[in-house]
Amino acid sequence: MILFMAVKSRPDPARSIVDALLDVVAEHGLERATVREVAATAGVAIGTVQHYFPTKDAMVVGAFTEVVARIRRRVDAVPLSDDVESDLRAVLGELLPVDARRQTEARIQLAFAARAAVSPTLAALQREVLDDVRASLALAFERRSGRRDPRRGHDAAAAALALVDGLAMHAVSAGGQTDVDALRRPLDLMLAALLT
Amino acid sequence: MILFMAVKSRPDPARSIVDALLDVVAEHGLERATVREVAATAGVAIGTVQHYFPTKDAMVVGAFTEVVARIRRRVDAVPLSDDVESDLRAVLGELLPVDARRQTEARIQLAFAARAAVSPTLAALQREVLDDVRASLALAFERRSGRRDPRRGHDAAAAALALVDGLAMHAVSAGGQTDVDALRRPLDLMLAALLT
Amino acid sequence: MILFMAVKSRPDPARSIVDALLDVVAEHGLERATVREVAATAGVAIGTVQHYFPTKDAMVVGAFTEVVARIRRRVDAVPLSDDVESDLRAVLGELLPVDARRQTEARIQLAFAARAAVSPTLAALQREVLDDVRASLALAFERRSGRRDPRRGHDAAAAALALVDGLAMHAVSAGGQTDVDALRRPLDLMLAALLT
Amino acid sequence: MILFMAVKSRPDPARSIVDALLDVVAEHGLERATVREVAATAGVAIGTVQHYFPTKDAMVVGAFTEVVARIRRRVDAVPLSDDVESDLRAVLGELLPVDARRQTEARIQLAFAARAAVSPTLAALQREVLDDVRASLALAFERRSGRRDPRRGHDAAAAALALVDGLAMHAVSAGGQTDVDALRRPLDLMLAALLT
DNA sequence: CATGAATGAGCATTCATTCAT
DNA sequence: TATGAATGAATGCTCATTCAT
Repeated sequence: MILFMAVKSRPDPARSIVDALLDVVAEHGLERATVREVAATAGVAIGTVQHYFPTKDAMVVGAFTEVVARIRRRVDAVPLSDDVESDLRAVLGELLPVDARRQTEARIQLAFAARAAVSPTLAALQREVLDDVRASLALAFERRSGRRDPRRGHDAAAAALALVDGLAMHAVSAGGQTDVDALRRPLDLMLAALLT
Repeated sequence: MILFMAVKSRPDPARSIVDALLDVVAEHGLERATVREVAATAGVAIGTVQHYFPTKDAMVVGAFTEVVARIRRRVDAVPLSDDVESDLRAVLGELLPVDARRQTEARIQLAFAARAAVSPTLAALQREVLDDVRASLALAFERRSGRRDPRRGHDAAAAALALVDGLAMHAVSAGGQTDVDALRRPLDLMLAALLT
Repeated sequence: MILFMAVKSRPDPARSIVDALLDVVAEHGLERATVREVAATAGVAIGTVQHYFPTKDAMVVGAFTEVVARIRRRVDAVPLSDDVESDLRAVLGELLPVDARRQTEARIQLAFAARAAVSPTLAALQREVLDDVRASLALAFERRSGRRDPRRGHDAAAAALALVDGLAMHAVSAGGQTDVDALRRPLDLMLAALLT
Repeated sequence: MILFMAVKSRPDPARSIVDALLDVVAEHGLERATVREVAATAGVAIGTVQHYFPTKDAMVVGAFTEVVARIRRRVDAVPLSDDVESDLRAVLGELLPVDARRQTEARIQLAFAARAAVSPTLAALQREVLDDVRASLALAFERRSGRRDPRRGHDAAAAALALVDGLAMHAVSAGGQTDVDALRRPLDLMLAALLT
C-alpha cells in the first residue's frame, strides 16, 4: 500500500506529459498541441518531453493510446446487471457528453478521430478500439434479442455506437451547448426502437 | 453566349482557391492546409490567395461555408417521391461515405467538425447546417408517422443524422476501408426500427 | 484670386498624399509609412498613390522635399526687425518644438534625418537646406558683430543651428515631454554668450 | 588564465548578435536590421538570434542598451585633469564624429534616436542617458564658473550636449563628408563664449 | 486619371529536432 | 535522467511593384 502510494506520488513524467497534451487538445485542439505548449502545461522542460517522446508523432501516438485505454476503461467500468437493456443504456450513455468531464473526453476523441483520418498509425488504434467496443455491444444486443443472429447484433452495435459518437460529435462541434435531454432522447428513442 | 464563355474562361480565383483548400484537407487534413500549399494546389501565387482571403482564418471560414453549402445542396438534390420512407433512406444514404466522392466529403466534414470544436465561428456554421438538415429530416419523420408529434420527429431526425455522421466518422477515422454494406446495414436497421 | 482658390480647393492628390505620409511619419515613424498606410490615411486608393509616386522612394523623396520647403518657409516667415539679436532669437526659437505643431515638425525632421544617413538622395536635400539656413543665420551673426569675419559668423550659425536641432532631437527622442523653458533657456544662454 | 581563454574562445552569442545588429544599423539603418540580416552578419543561425532575443523588439532594445552603455563608457573614459575647460572640450569632442569610429557611433545613435521618437521603451533609455551625461557636464560647468548657480550649469550642459549631438546629426544626415574643423570650430566657439 | 487584381520577395515568428552535457 | 542551446525549415502575413483596364 505504501509502495503503491509512493509510486503514485512520484509524478511519472511520461504520464503527466500525456495528461498535459490531452488538456491542451481538449482546450485548443491538436494543432495547438506543440511540444512547447505541452511542456509548459506539464511543467517540465521542453527537452524532458523529448526525452520521453523522441518525436512529436510518438507523443501524439502515446496520447492517443491513453485515450483509447480510457474509452475501454469507461466502458468496462459500467456495472452490469441482469437487465441487458439498462446495461446498454448505461454503457452508451457513458459515451455521451452529458457533463463537463465527458464533454472534455468527447472533444479529445473528436480531435484524434480527425487526425486518424490522415494518420495510418492512429487509424489503426481507432479501428481497434471501435471493433472492441462494437464487439461488446454486439454481445449485449445478441443476448437481449434471444435468438442467435450475430449479424443483426453486430449491426445494432454499429448503429448504436455510431449514434452516440455522432451525437457527441454534433454537440462538440456545434459549440458544446447541447443540453442533456437533446442527447439522451435520440439515444433512448433508438434503443427503444431497436430492442422491441 | 460570348459573355458566358468569358465568364467560364476566367475561372474565379476565389472558387478555385476554396476547391484547392478542400482538396488539401481531404488528402492531408486541415493542418496541412497552409496558405502556401493551397496556393500551389490552386496554381496561383501565394499573394493571390491573400488577396481574396486576407487572413488564413478567412480562408478556412470561406472553405467551410462552401462545405456547408455543399451539404445543403446534396440533401436538396435528392429527388423526393410519395414514399417518405424511401426518401429518408435516400437522403441519409447520400451522407454515407459509400463511394470515393462521398468519402472525400466525409473526410472534409470530419476535419472541419474537429476544428469547429475550437473555433466559435466554425461552430456557428456547423450549428446552422445541423439544425437545417435536422429540421428537414424531422419534417419527413413527422409526415411519415402520421400523428402530430413534433418532438418525436425531431428526436428521430437527430438520431438519424447522428447515426449517419457517426458511421461516416468511424469509417473515415478507421482508415476508410469500411465496406458499403457495413455502412448501409446499420442505417437500414435503425430506419426500419424507427419507422414501425 | 478666384482661380487661385479654385486651384487650392481642388484637392491635389499629390499634395494630400504627401500630407498623409507626413502625418504617418509624425505619428509612427518612417518605417510605418507604407504605401498602404499612406493611401488609407490620404483616403485614396493604393493605386492612386503609385500613380503619382511610381515607387516608394519617389514618394519619400517627394515628402522630404516638402519637409525641406516647410523649413525654408518657416525660417522665411519670421518677420525681420532692426534688432538683429531678437531676429536671431525668433528664427532659432521657431525651430524648437515648443508647441504641438512644432513638435510634429521636429519628429518628422528627425525621422528624415535618420533616413538621410543611409540615403544619398535624402542626404543631398538635407545638405542643401542646412547650408541654406546656416547661410541666413551666418549673415545675421555677421551683421550683428559688425566686423567682417565671415568665418566666425558661419561658425556661430553652425553652432546655433546645431544647438536648436540638437535640443529638438533630444526632446523628441526622449519622449517629447520636455517643457518649453528647458528648450528656451539653453538657447538664450548660448545666444547671449555668443552675442557679447 | 585558462578560464579567461575559455571565456574568450566561446564568444558569447548575445554579444556578437548585438554587435552584428549595430554593424547593420551603422551601414544601412535600423530598417535593414532584420533578424535574417543580423543573423547572417553575426554568422549564427536565424534560430539562434531568437533563442537569445525572443522578439525583434527585445533584440533592438538589447542593442540600444549596449549603445547607451557605450556612450557612458566613452564619456567616463575621458581622463580628467585640473583644467575643467579642457576636460569639457575633451568630453564634448569625444562625441563629435571626427573619425570613422566616432562617425559610426553617431550614425547608430541617430538611428536609435529616431526610433525612440516612436518607441516609449527606447525613449526611456534615451532619457536616462541624456540626463546622465547632462548631469556630468552640468557639474563641470558649475565647478568652472566658480559660483553656485546650478541652473546655469545645467542650462550650459544642455546647450553643450545639444550642440555636439546636433553637429553630429547634421554631419551624419548630410552625407558624413563634414570636415573635422567644421565640427570643432562651432564647439570651440560656443565653449569659449560660455566659459568667459 | 485612377483603380485594384495579381505577384513573389521578404518579414518576424513558431516549430520539431539534434546534440552536448 | 533531464536539460537547454542551437538549428533551419515552415508558417501567416506585409510589402512594393507590375499590369490591364
